[in-house]
Amino acid sequence: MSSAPDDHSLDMLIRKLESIATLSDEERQAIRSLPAKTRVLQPRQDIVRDGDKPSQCCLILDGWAYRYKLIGGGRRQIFSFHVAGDIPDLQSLRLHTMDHSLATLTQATVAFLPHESLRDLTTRFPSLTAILWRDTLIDAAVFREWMTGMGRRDAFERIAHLFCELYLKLQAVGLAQSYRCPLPITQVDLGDALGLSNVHVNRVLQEMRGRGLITLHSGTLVIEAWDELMRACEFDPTYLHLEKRAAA
Amino acid sequence: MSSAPDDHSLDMLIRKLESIATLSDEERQAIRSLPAKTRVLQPRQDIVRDGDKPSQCCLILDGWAYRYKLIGGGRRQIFSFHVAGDIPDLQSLRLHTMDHSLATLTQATVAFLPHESLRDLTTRFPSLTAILWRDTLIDAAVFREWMTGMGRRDAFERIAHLFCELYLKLQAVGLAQSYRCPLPITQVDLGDALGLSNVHVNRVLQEMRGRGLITLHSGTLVIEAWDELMRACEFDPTYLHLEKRAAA
DNA sequence: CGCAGATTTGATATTGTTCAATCCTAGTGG
DNA sequence: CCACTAGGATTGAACAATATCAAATCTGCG
Repeated sequence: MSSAPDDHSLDMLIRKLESIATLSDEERQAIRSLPAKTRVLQPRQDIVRDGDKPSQCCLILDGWAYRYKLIGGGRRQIFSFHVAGDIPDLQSLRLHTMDHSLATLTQATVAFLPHESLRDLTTRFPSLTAILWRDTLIDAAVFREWMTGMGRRDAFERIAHLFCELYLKLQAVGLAQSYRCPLPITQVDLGDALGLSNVHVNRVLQEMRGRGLITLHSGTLVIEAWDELMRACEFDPTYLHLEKRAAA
Repeated sequence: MSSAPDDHSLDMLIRKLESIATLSDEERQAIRSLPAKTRVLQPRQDIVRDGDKPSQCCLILDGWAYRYKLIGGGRRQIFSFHVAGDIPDLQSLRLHTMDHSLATLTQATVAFLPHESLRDLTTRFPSLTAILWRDTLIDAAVFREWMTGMGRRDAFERIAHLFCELYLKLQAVGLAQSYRCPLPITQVDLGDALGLSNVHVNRVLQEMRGRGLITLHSGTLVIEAWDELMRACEFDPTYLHLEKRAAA
């Protein structure tokens, strides 16, 4: 359950941070020395809940997680999807009350990082503070892009845009290549993420398949026509602020 | 154009930060000593544009600003509205390329804070880094709430929710009281912020007036029935993370 | 084989959009 | 003091995108 000093679970975090910034050896070492309690969680299990006041952050080591909020009438809004290397609740380091929930999507391995250790890390390495801050700012940039989708893009564009985004995010940390990536997200989830009904998501996916843009089954997405898909939703990856810009 | 050492334009920033955190005398003093070039801008004037790489941040001293992004087909998404004390483009300190634009809504007085000075400030005062980080995290929390609105709330709830939010934000920095606040936002702007057409915004506003919930004219919003308005949109101010929680 | 969860389909209902006027109001110049 | 103007607000009618509901159908798995 506790990480041995020589396992490399924190390398996922390093890889992620290196996709959005540059790390020095010293910084890498400092991250590796973070204490982390590792745990395997079942699918669809809450990690932190709306209203909680957590004293640790959750680093995803394997599998997928998502953030969401429930409102009246059984409605749900999903804010983000997360994969290995992400710390989806990093904001809890500075916002003490959760205003939404975090849960696993698939079975997942996660590491818990005590706030205390993270605060200590930021005290000793202001340059790491800057990088973690940057990470949360990119998080916000992605929110803005989703807002643009829900406010001003139609269903087709929204879904296409999300696919482009997820592919690049996965590719940036080595979890995707050749326009193929895991996508263990149900159509209901997609709807709740994009402000659509599952029925409509289904119909749009069929259209995307019919136009030869994507293949999607058994949890694998293949983007068959990247350029056309990108053009169809006016995708511009600037907002991901990736250090090593991925293929366009 | 340059601020004299004894004018108090930076007090707006102090007041804002004190609405979300606690400042020490030393920190207040450090903020006051920031160099700031003050300028008066006309309404509807861009301050920073999508794609820019700014070397300064913009502090609003008076008037309103908003952040937005233009996409194809003349569509526009507004992400936020800002008032005195806000630094709407604080994220540019860590994200070097703007992925959206910032503009004045009304005539506005703004102060430009060089990135260099802000970085220097954060180096000397890690506790201020924490507070500025927190501010950007609250920004993101508001985005999440707007996402929830656009994804899962109907037009009435969205508008009501925005009114509750703006009132509390203004009240927190002393710009509103007695359920009355300035609201120099056109119906077109409201639509572009909430993912609605101006026509529909207009109709919903009429309904809100008809139900005796609000009064809105000549740029002034009066919330006539706070409790009912809040209930109608399930407003919960937690996400604003205000230090001194406002009246509920 | 037989669920349980996920996807797909069809029919119908709604919410909100679009387009095109018209009205209103504060500010302007005479 | 008033006609004039421009931006904003309001209205009506037709339309479109998407939701809802309910019933199959499919798929991986024990």
